[in-house]
Amino acid sequence: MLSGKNRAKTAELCHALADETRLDILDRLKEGERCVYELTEALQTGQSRLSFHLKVLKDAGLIHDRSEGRWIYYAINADAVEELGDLKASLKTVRRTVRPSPHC
Amino acid sequence: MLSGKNRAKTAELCHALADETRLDILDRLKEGERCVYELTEALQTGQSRLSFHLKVLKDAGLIHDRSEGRWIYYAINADAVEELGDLKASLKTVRRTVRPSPHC
DNA sequence: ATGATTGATCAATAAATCTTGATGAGTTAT
DNA sequence: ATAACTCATCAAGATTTATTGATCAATCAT
Repeated sequence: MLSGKNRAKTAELCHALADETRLDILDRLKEGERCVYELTEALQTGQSRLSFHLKVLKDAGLIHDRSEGRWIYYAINADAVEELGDLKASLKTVRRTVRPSPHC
Repeated sequence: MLSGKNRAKTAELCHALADETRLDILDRLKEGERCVYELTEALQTGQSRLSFHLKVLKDAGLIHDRSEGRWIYYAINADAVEELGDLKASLKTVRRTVRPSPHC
């Protein structure tokens, strides 16, 4: 999870989560899908600013959207959330080390 | 986890994980504690660059250090890794919504 | 004591990210 | 057809982060 080509993907996922506005958005989306307009009301912020952050979350795979008429509804992607579990698991994996103690 | 004063802490944690170099460092530390010199060798990069990233990881609480003679050994903080689990759990918590479907 | 080694920190620059306001495309109402 | 509304995208500027090289303190070896 941490190594190879997955490392870039992991970094992108974490980067998307590394912003208070985006965590705020996710917090709202936990209650169900929301359109951008609702989010601007809830977060009391500008539309283009929200669009920017929604794109970051979407690119990272954390959310997906569904358009209906003139609205676009965003919702959390459960699969991406699972990846956080993988990351945690990966960080907890303590390998048997060939060399028990370092020798600097 | 996502809300209130914890949100800043969560963002800091994720920001620390949002960089390939830092994920690389953690990957090495999974094998056990390492001093900065060993890491410069392993990652083939400059000392000040590593010190910078180690500080980011340490400030986020992901690693801790222990100095011994002229060496400083860094190691992963298991507790911080657990917080990733909390974040995942928090994102998975789907609240019972008062309003079943949004009305934009 | 002198010199070499480890590693933090600082200053300067480079690069990435975020914010804001403007514009435009698509949708709905009149 | 015109006007209002939702939302993405773009450009410009501001703010953060990251990189590099230099310096300094502490430790160890001779």
